This record gives sequence, structure tokens and C-alpha cells, in this order.
Amino acid sequence: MIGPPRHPPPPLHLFEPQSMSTFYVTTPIYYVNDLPHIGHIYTTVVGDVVARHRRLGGRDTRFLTGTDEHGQNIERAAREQGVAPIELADRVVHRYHQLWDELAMSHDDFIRTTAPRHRPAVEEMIRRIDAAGDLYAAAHEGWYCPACENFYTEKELAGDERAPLCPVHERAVEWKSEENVFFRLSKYQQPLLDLYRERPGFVRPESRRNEVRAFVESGLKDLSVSRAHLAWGIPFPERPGQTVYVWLDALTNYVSALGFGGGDPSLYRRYWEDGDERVHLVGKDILRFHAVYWPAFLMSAGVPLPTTVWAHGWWLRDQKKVSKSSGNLVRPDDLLRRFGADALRYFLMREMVFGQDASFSDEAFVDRYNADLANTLGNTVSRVVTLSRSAFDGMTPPEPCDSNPLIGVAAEVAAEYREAMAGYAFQRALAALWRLLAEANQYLVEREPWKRMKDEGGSPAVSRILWNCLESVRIVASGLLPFMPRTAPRVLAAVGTAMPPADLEAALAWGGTPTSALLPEPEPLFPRIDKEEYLGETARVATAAPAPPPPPAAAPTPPPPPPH
RNA sequence: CGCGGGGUGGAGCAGUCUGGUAGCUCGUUGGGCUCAUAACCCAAAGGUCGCAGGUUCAAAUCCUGUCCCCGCAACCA
Repeated sequence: MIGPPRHPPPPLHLFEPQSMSTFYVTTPIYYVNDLPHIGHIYTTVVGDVVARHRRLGGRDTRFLTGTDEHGQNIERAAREQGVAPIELADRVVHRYHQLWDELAMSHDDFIRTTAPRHRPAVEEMIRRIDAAGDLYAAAHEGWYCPACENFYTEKELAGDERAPLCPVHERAVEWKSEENVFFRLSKYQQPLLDLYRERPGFVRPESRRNEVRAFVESGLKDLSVSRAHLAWGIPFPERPGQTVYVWLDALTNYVSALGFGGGDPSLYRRYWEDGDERVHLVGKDILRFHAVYWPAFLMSAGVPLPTTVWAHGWWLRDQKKVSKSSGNLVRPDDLLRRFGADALRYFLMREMVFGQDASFSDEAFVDRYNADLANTLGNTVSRVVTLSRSAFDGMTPPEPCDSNPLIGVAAEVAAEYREAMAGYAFQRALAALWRLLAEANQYLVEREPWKRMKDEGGSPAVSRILWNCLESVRIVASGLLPFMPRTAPRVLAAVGTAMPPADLEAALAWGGTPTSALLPEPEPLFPRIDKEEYLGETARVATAAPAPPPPPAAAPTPPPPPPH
């Protein structure tokens, strides 16, 4: 028997294949009972940043997101609004497409659990699990509301223990038993514990792995994977009157989108079965489903497991937990309108330590925007470009420089960026880039090229000084390509590099700024925001508009998935 | 004895695994610069790292106890 390793394993990135290995990254599929908020955006931005980064590193990358559309909550919400469930779903999905477009998401596919291609995959998954002998019929008992036609857990119920009430209708629930299909989850308790031990990187970060392991060690009960009385779902194969439990339905999206169980399995083979890395990004609230149920389903079905389930924290609002009832959700519309997608993307990635909770506040947003984007990045671009244009007649400097203090800093920064990106430490990666900007500013003040220019004009010394600064900004902007897909190319263009690079490693190396290239007149990339004024505005908006208006009853048909 | 996370200068955090002068960003104060988006650079003030005890030559860091805050506690996406 092979025991656990005596030493902790090296970080995963050391195992990362060098080139053209595959990388498959997914977000959860979002439940369409609610419009997207900052939490949905965050996970998807993380996925996009990672996907863009791996693509720029030459990996054969696929990035999936989508929506989860079945289940009693959707059915109920649709009934309340007097529309068919699919209409409700279409409406919300339309908003997702719009939003991902606004946010420059580069997903290769968008899966909907109501799509025709999804159902065969679920059926195939069930067929395999059944063939493994892991399904059986048994009675499921619980508190049942006849009006909802739905079971509730003790925790969900309103009223007190003596007179439990339905949380929706506030009427008495009854203890009821119905026949369901059960999955032998208990059988996988030991295999799952083995999995966590043998592959420590399966659940990340480590603290979450411990949490999951503790949960599994405490004992697993078999899981009901079918529902009676629920019309809005995938019919359970060979079990008339039963539909598939939404999580079994939903989790299968990660392979249904690749063609699992369908006519063309080529993507499934490429990115899953024969794939090198399969990463699920999830919020900590749904870690259990991804780190316990999903691998158990896959083991049973004889399908390879994901390589990593990465759980991140929650966005709090002003230090408080976000909830629909308290109305403190952070909605993206105003932020996007005012600051643009890249500013929001930057904030989310810079402010949160990936894996931990972070707090959103308007003040923190404006502070970060002004300090990092307007002052440090925007202003640095502005000053070095203006100096170069003035000294060299609208061009980049004619003479490069291969010996100066910035080169060493740039190399350190690139190394730290590389390591941080491989380890999902986005905050560190960005902080490293900003260190190079700070060094460039410091260098500029020490050399005072504006003074030299008065005596020497565009001398070789001035040329080298300014070229170094442009080059530092170019490297920073290259590192920003995954984070700020619209702005980073603009920054590159501003400092004389017209074409964004296709290879990130090459772009991070010193020496890429072209000499005597046309340098366009700088435009403000991030106009500084008056903080007091802005906070005043948001306060007024918050008090004036208690609730956003409901979406229009007649929503346009959703557009096709984006062509990435 | 349910489980987990957190308590570090005014604010927000890193550092804790692998003990060894307590670090970053923002803010404050003073100075410098004037190319730049009132931006940039330098310097200073400000913390006995929740509390108590222990281990150690040495503890924010390891151990024990204790207080406070926040999550989770399975069919809820």
C-alpha cells in the first residue's frame, strides 16, 4: 500500500505542461431565477482571465460558462410571473449574453441545461451510473407543501417546530413520502477520501479541501437524484413521473457542452477524456456539489474526474453578507456605465485574494480606480508618452537601452507575475506589475529627462531614459492583456506597440518597444473621478431607487452564443 | 465539547505552513519636482500583531486556554 507522501507536493504549476497541452476551465452555470450580480461576474471574470492567460501562453484552451435552467424555483418563479419557464429563462439568458459581451468575456461556449444537446449527456450519465449498479428506488420522506408540490428541509420551513409552515405559502406542510431514485453516494465515501489524499490539488485552496474531507469523513448518505411532481426538468430515463435532480442535471453541463453522450465526441475527447487540465471554478457555497457529488457521479460513470475544483470566496457588500432580501446586491450596470468593463474587471481581480471573501464598497472602488488606474497607470502612460513625443517629434525614442536599473526589476516582476498567474494569485500578479510602474516613475524623477531636454533636446541619453520608461509600461500592459482585454491593447498602442502580442512570454521580456515608431497623441485612458462627487451620486441613487424595475414582459429572443 | 474562517498602526489587508529587526495599499503631516490625469518622487508620525498562560536564546508565527465577529451544519443552484 502506498501511503500519503511524506513531503507536501510541489505547487501545481511546476507540473504544468509547456505547450499545446489542453486547458479546460469552467464557471458554474448560473441559475436563471435571478439577474446577474457581482458574484456571477466575479467567477466569470476569473475564468476569462485564466483562459486568456493560458491562451497567450500557448495552451490549447477552452472556456465554458452557461446557465442552469431547471428546477422548482424556476418553475415557481415563472408561474408567479404568469409565463412559461422557458420564457423566464430566455429573458435572463439574454441578459447574461449582453453582460458577458459588455465585459468582453472570451468564452468558447455557453451551455444551457435546456438546450437539446444537454439532455442526451444527462441520460448517458444516468445510464452509466445505473449500469454500475449505483441507482435504486426508495422512499423519500419529508415535509411537503401541496401548493408548491415540493419538499422542504427543516431549515427552510417557516413557522415553529410544532406547526411547520411552507416558506412560500405560509400554510401547513405535511409529512409525506414519495418514491425516488437514489444514488449510492455512501459507496464513494472511501474512494473520495482516497482522492483527496492522493491528489491534494483536487480541491483548492487547501483549507477548503480540509473542509470537504471533514464533511465526507462525517459520513455520506445516499442521495436522492430524482423528483416526482416536478415537470420542469429532464425526465428521468425509464422512471415515468420522475425528473432528474437539478444538481445531477446541472453538473453534467461540464461534459455535455463538450458533446459527451452526443453525436460528436471530439471536443469531449480532446478537453476531457484526453485533456491535460480540467478546472472548475466555483463559489465556496457550491463546493460540496463539485468536490463530493460530482466526482462521485463521475467515478460511478467511469468518466475521468476534473483535475481541480477551485473554490473562491464571496463578495460582501460593505462588510455584510449579500442577500436578495436585504437588497444590498451589487448590480453591475451603473459601474459599467460609469467606469467601463475593464475597470470593474481590474477591481474584482485586484481587490480579492482569490479564495477568500472580499468586500465591495463604492468607496473602495473609487479609491482603487483613482489610485491604480488613473494615477499610477494612466498618468504614467500620459507623462512618458508626452515626453517622448515632445523630444522626438511624435515618435518613440530612436535609441533603445539594454543596461539600466529597470531591466532587473522588470525581470523580477515578470517572474513573480508568471508564478502568481499559474497559482491563481491574481492579486499578487497585478501588484507585481504595479511595482514596475512605481519603479519607472521613480526612475523618471531621478533622471529628470525634462531638464535634459531643455539643453540636449533629443539626445541619446534622453532617448534611452524615455525608451526605458515606455518599455516598462509596455511590459505592464502586456501582463494586463488577460485582465483588461480592451484597455491593455490601447495602452500598448499608446506607448508605440501597435499590435498586441500573441505570445505573452515574449511580450514580458525586455526589449520589445520599437524605436522611432509613430506615437499617437495620448488620450486619457482612465479619467480621474472626483470621489466626493461620486459617492454623493451613488448615495442619491441608492435612496431614490429602492428596487430595480422588473424586466419587460416581452423580452427579445436571445442572441446566439458569442462567436469565440 | 458540531465544523470552518477571521481578530495585525485611522481604513483595508499581507505575513502565520518553513519562529529571528512587523510589511503593503489608501489616508494624514512635512518637503521636493513641475514632463504628466491637482498627477509623480522623498521623508515622517502612527501598531506591546484580541486576551491570558506555556515552549524557546528568540513567537504575529508553535502549544494550551479564553473572549469577540462571520460563515457552514447535505438534497438549497
